Order: sequence, then structure tokens, then C-alpha cells
Amino acid sequence: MTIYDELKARGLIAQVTDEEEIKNMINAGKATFYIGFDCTADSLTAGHFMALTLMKRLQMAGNRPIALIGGGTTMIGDPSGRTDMRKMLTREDIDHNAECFKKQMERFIDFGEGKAMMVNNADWLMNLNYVGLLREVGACFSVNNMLRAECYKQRMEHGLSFLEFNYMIMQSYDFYYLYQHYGCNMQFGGDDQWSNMLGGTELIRRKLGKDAHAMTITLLTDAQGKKMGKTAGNAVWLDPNKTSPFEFYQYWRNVGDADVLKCIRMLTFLPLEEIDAMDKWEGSQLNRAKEILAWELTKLVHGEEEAKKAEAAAKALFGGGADNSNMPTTALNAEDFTDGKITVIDLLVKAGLCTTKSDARRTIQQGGVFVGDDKVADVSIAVEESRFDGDGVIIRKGKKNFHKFTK
RNA sequence: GGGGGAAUUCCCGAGUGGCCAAAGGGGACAGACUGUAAAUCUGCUGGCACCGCCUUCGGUGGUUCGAAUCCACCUUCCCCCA
Repeated sequence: MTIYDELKARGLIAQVTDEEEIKNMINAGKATFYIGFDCTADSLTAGHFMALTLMKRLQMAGNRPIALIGGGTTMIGDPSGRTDMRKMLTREDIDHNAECFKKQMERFIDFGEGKAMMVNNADWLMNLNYVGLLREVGACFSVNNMLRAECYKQRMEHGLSFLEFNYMIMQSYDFYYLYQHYGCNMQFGGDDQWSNMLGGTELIRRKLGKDAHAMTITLLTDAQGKKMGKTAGNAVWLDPNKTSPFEFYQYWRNVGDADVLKCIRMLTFLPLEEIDAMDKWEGSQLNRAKEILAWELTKLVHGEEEAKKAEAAAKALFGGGADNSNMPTTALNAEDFTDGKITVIDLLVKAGLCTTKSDARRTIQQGGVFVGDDKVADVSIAVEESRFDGDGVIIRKGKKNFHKFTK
């Protein structure tokens, strides 16, 4: 099976500029393509992960990826699909974030000799001269067309600043620049980037009279149409310090029935035949598919060692096993106790299971807290210091949140 | 440049002098039912020393016994005219 057919079979392709051209190019391993990543935070997210896997798939097929870190474009802020303006980041923050991105990508993509490269658009965008840029590319953009672009739609209702309006031009310039300096003939990106990407192919055509191509990746959405890779508004991070491997594993272990196969297909490297076989699974059988999904992704992102631990911890908690050695754990010391005791409320807050004492109190009142196997019946209950000896005490909030305390 | 309007708790959005920690919806969280799923139902959703107290309604000052509500100035945004 060719790489293009595989991408298609996995449901990864959303839109393409010229299917035949693109198919031939990537199947032959002739493409030098780029994907841009704006560094708005200090870690990549599950959303970026899909782009990285695509990069890897194409790399394995012999194509040459360019990972573009958006040190320059992040100074502007992409308005695509957003209802409000992004917070302005300082140059220092952006540089720091770019550095973090770089480290995470290196673990995933082989940047060895001639295999792939990484560039930062701050290197060329930051030195642009306003009038010079306007004269160079300004005439190639039609404001009429730009205002019609899908990516600005939402912003036309709430207001779009001139700063952000220029984002498309910056991204187009990137493509134009990479085409000339690195022979980059294709751009990939999330489907929300489509209009920005076309800006680039258009610019290349007008300035250089050459064809460059663009292809977007299907956005990973759940059955309700919501973007996946987020919990309660927070991203699922690839940085283990921001989202622990266990939490990461649990996120995928908990996806809805309707979404498991789609996720496996789009995100893992399992052979398609194997996935097609799973397609027949139904009902509680799908739990097995969820385990596979969580295992595969955790392994890819955090390594086999961490994936094993996360899986073992999950089995211990939900499957009744005894191994709880990998549970998030906090060690208490003498100051934490008053009169040889510590209240359950304090434990909940300390563990981060509850954000405030009021939150902890409420959760207890609703019967959602357990110490060991015992339901906490009253908000004033405290735990004796001696119980923390040995294996420690496991405190649970709701069905899925655990924390172990030791001394 | 001129005129009009808006800013409320995680989000949307009611609230025009005391009955406001602030309606309603969404989301989140907890309970029941389950398969660590979905749907559904119930509870809950500022903080704390929790029958009480404290801090919030873009910002700063003011009027008043009392302000999310009135006044002044400021900031940001939207709309119309140029």
C-alpha cells in the first residue's frame, strides 16, 4: 500500500490542492514538506502529536520533513478559529517555548543528516522591513479574498485586529521563503490552517510562477464534534511534568466508544489490517481497544517503560490488582499533622484532587471521597498519623482520581 | 474625526439603589445506572475559622445609611457615519 493510500485509509487527509500531484510526490518520496508549530506554550500538546506522527509517516516513506518552529509567527498570533485575541507573549517566553518544542520534537523525529530539519521562522521574519515586505508581497494578497477566508470568519463577528490579520501573510511568507531556500514544495497542517496555507501556494505562484502544494490533516474531533486532546479546557500535554504519563494514558483509556477506532487509526502506527479487525468489536469489547490505544500512544510519547507503569497503575486501580507502586504519591512530614492527625480535607487539597477546601468539603458531602475502602462520611474526619506507616494510605475522589500518601 | 452601545462569577447570559455570592443555560465536579464508554436522572459550582464572616460584577475615585446597579474620569471592544 502506498503512503498516500495509507494516509487516506487512516482518515488523515482533509483537503488537498492537487491530489494527483501530491500522491505522486509523496509516494515517490520526493516531497520536502513543512509543518509549522507556533510556540504559544512551553510544551507540545496531543493536538501537535498528530502532526508529528504525520511527519514521521512521511519521513518513513522517504520524504524530507521540515519542522518549522514559529518563533516569529507567535509574535503575531494566529486568529484562525478563535473568538478572541491571543494573549501577547514576550520575546523571552517565545524563545523559551521554542526551546521546549525543539527538545520534544527531537525525541520523536529523526533530525539526522539529510533526514529532516528544524528551522525557526524568527530567523527571517524578525528582520523583515515593513515597507520592503509590503512592496515585495503586499500586491499578491487580495484583502477582499482574505476577508472571505474561513479562518477569519469567527473573528469578523467579534473584531479582528490588524496585527492578527497579518498572520496569513507571515505564514504565506514562510512557505515562500522555505520554497526558495530549502526547496520545500509542500505544506501540511491542521484543517483550520487551510486558508493560511493557500495564501502561501498563491504567493509562490504569483512571485515565482511555480506550483507548491498544501494538504490539511483532519482535525481529531469526538462524536460530539469537539476537538479532542483537551480535558476541562486544559490541553493534554506531551511534557510529563505537565501531564503525567498516567494521566496521559488515562485520557486515551477513557475516550468514548464512538471515538476509539478513529483515534487508533489516526494516531497509532498499528497496521491497518489489525485495526480493521478491531472494527468489529462492540460494547464492552471496546474496552480492549481503548487499552490498546492508550498503551500505543503512551509508548510513543513517553517510552515503553513509562507506558508499562501507567498501564500497571491503571490495572491496579480499576482491575483490583495489588500493584499501586506507580500511583501519584505524596510523602507527608511531621508538620502536616496536628495532634497526630490530618483531616481528609487537607489531604484532598494537598493531593491536588480538590482545588480548595470548600471544593473538598463539597465532594465529601456528596459521598465522593474514600480513604482506603471506606467512604468518608463526614467533613471533619481526620486520619491518624500511624496509618501512614508502611504502604501508606490511598485516598480516592470520585471513580478515577487516586492519590497515595506515605510518611 | 463625529455619534451610539457594551464590559457580570470557568463560558454564554439575566440583573438599573437594599430581598445579590448575584436568575437561566452550558461546561466542570460528585452521586445513581454502567464497561474506567455514551445517554439519562439527582446534587453541586467564589473563599474561609461554613447556622457566621470575608472578597467579587473592566479600572480608579465619588454620591449614598446602603452600589453590579447612580456620577466623573480612564481602559478595552462592538456598531453606524466619515
